[in-house]
Amino acid sequence: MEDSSYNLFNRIPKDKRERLLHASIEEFAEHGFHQASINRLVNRLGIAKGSIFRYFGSKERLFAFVFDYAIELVKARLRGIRDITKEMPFFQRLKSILWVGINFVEQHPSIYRLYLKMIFQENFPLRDELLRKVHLMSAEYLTSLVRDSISKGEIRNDLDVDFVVFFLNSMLDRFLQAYTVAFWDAGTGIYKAPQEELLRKVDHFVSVIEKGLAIHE
Amino acid sequence: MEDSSYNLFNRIPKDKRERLLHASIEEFAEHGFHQASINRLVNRLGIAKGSIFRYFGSKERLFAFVFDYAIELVKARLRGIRDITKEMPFFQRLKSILWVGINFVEQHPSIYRLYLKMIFQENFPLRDELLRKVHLMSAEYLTSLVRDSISKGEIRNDLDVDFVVFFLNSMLDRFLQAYTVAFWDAGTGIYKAPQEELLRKVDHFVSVIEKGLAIHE
Amino acid sequence: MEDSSYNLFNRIPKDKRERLLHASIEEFAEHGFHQASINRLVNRLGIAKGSIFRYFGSKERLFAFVFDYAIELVKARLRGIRDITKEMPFFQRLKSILWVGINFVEQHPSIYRLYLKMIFQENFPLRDELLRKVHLMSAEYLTSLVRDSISKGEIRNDLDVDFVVFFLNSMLDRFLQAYTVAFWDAGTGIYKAPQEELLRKVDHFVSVIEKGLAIHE
Amino acid sequence: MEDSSYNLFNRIPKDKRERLLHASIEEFAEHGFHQASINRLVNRLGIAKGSIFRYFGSKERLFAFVFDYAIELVKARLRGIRDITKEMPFFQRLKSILWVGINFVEQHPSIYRLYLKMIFQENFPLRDELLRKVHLMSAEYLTSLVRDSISKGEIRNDLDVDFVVFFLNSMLDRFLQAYTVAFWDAGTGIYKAPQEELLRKVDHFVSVIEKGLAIHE
DNA sequence: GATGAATGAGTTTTCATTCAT
DNA sequence: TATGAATGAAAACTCATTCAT
Repeated sequence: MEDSSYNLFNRIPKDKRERLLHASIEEFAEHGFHQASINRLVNRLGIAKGSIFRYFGSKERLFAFVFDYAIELVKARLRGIRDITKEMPFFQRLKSILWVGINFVEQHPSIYRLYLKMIFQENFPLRDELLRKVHLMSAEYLTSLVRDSISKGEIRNDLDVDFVVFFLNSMLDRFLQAYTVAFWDAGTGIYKAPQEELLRKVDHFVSVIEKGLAIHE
Repeated sequence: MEDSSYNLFNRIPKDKRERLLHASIEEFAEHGFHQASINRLVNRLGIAKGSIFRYFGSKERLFAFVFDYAIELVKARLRGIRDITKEMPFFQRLKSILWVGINFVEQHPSIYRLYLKMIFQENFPLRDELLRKVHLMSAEYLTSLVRDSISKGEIRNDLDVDFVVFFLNSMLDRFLQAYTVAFWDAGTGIYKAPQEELLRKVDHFVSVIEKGLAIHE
Repeated sequence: MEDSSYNLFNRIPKDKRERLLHASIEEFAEHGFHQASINRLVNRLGIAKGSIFRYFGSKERLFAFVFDYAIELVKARLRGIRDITKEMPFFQRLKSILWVGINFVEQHPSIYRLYLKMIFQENFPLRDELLRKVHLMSAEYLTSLVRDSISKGEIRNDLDVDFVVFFLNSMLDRFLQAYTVAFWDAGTGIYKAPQEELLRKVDHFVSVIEKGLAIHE
Repeated sequence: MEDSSYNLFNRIPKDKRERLLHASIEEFAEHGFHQASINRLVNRLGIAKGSIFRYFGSKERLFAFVFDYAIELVKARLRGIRDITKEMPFFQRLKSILWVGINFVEQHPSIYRLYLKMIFQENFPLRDELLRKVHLMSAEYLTSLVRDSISKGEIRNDLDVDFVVFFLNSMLDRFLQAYTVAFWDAGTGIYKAPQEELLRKVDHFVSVIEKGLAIHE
């Protein structure tokens, strides 16, 4: 079943495929799973409703597919920055990764909103499974980085790897959340961080982490 | 209109009122606004569907009422801890408040889930208005604390009050989010922080804030 | 059952009774039977919903009662004009009655609207019964007039009484309908007859009837 | 929007379309706008509730569509008789039109009941707009007839066209109302005019109008 | 392989009527 | 006797899913 639909969808013209994927991400990011409407989606796209169900079988499986696609985008970006920054000192590397994260969120805001929706919207079918995928990806990525760094002697070796990964992961996640959600001005509303301020925040943020984790002579 | 429904609901027996409020909080916390079902709610409660609409007039007004009630609970708790900790040094006071926050979330998990839903669930009727209320409450509360502390000479006076409030607010909010959401074990799922570890985390967390904000000799 | 509710309602203070009757007429005239709302009615009046049902037992019986009351009002007025015009020639008498009809509609517009609703709104419970009452009243009234007139030798005696009554009834009814409904200006909307024009129309109208019915030398 | 639903509905099989239209006319004629029930309608028809809303979007739009359809039927019939009677003297022509009207009401009684409901049922959404359409149609139709007749020298030229149109319109309308509503036998109920009596009434009716409007040598 | 009309269980909301106080 | 809170059937409307073409 899963195979056949994969095949089906993958056989349609590339541009149609991509339009469908991005429109779906938009729809789910804007409305969450339940409130997203297949009607609205196909109207936007100008394709037949039946086609969606031929490709994916159900709304749920469309969502899973779309989510996997989004994860793939993130992974590719992270792999890219990992390879480019291979030779940097760890905490500078971390800073680069944070920048890339911010950058990605700016380029694909709906993907990040989709992720946040997932986290806080309980009771939709594949929630646990999809979250597990995200966590796994994130853990694998950070674990490889941290192992690398410990072997180079940059990180205190009295901390176990899982803890450091957990700590970094929380910090990065929180920072992005703060960046997208919590920039508010007391009482009056939403607050948009200007570029230079953001730069300062990233520096400060990473320096705090460095103080906590790095080996000090 | 709002008054009359307020009165109507407030006149029914206290235990029924509370059952209704808590079941409503549960329903909204679990499903968000749109996906929450009045059918399900009244079935759970064993009361007539019409009653809900007699009390509140609409799903939207029920939601607003429930949300205001939740804010009142939080406010009362915060007022309590503020008065009790009046004489403490500021950063110890902050620690107490954080403990109270964690405590509250543990006692009323659905209220916190409701708040997170609100933040990340776009496109529902009263979102902006309700968020503004939360922000206002939080800002007023922290501002009074910070003013107090500055006048006692505990906080660097080269920072303006609004910035400090914003910073603290973000930190506290993120900490609670991390506490409720991000305690995960790589790969396997959700992870519940044991009490002593949590204690350590709170201490560490506040000490970092202290390093950043306090006056050093 | 019917007796007991009559008694109940008739025992309450007169002014309350009349306020209730008039508000009910208004409500039914404006919305028809089904669309009329007991909720709205009691809100207007500031009395308890239960009272309505204690007095009348059901919406249907309230409607019947209200309608009977309206008929009583009409009857009283018609009796009055009949007695006053006893000595007039028949067609002048007719003219007076028409004027009284117009006058009544102007004073109690909602009663006439109630009557029109009744006629054209099928499928409500007591329609046939209530219409029969109206027709009976109207027939009795006109029959006595026509008999009187025939015996005075004013009306052609080659016509049977029932036909003359039917003819007069239709004409009067239609004239009032035309007066309330059909005064429209081709294409643009509703048209309000000025007093003097109306006077002319009444004269003309009755003269046509006279030409048709009266004995010509 | 209106177009798309129009198209949608017009694309379904003709017999289904007509069953749906006639059942809808019945439903609205019997119950008026508010009291008409889509549930009852689809049960009668044996089609899905959702289909109605796919075709028309809302009860209101269904009503408007049905009403427009009814007007179209009337218009076609009136156009037909106008062309056929082109050469007749005006008052004979009028008589033909009246006959056609009576005929139409007999063939489509629910359409006429629908029209009467519209006139006397206040407070429903499209009332004014739809009534305007009817008035406009009727005025245009009669105006062209009257102009034609004046130019042939059949009607007194001391009356302005709008007045004659108004007069004729009222008369025809009232006659049909009398035909459908007022044929009642004192006390016993509804009364169906036998064909020959009706014939006499039409003749008489038109002769009265003729006396009033025609040029007498 | 693609389409989109048809479906019906689901939603929120209204309101005449009942009945304990 | 008067009250008004509680009820639940019925309303209009939505939308994921199916299936004949």
